[in-house]
Amino acid sequence: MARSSKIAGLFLPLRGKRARPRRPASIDDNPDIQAIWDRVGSIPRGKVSTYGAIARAAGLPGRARLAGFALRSMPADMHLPWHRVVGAGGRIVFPKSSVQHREQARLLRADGVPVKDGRVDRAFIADLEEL
DNA sequence: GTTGTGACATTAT
DNA sequence: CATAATGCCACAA
Repeated sequence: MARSSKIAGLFLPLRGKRARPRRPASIDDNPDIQAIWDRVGSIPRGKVSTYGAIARAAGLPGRARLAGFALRSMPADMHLPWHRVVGAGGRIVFPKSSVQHREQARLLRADGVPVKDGRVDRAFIADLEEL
């Protein structure tokens, strides 16, 4: 019937817009960012996690960079343990000369996590997947 | 619209 | 060990 082509149009009422959910106006309303912040807060003292693992645990596989963005844009008064997030393999991502690097290392050691040569031993990386 | 950048990860060489 | 190539995507310019 000639009807079918007309019906096909009914399945695309928004004409292809909104293939992906629209990004919220503010990061405070962004559920992805919220999920990441939430995961960061769940890292126990004495352990660390990685950007990729955090993203995965937040239901955002393959979006490690978003974890980085979430931390960078995290309000200071949120008091989340940002220092417990390291790069893949337990490596501190900040340049060794940077203040942030030193600060992260300091905070980690205060947590009882040894940092040698800008790195945390694998044994201290929390298994968020199984948590 | 496009382009460049980045608190990254993974895989390949 | 290092470097490159991709994938990823929010954001600023």
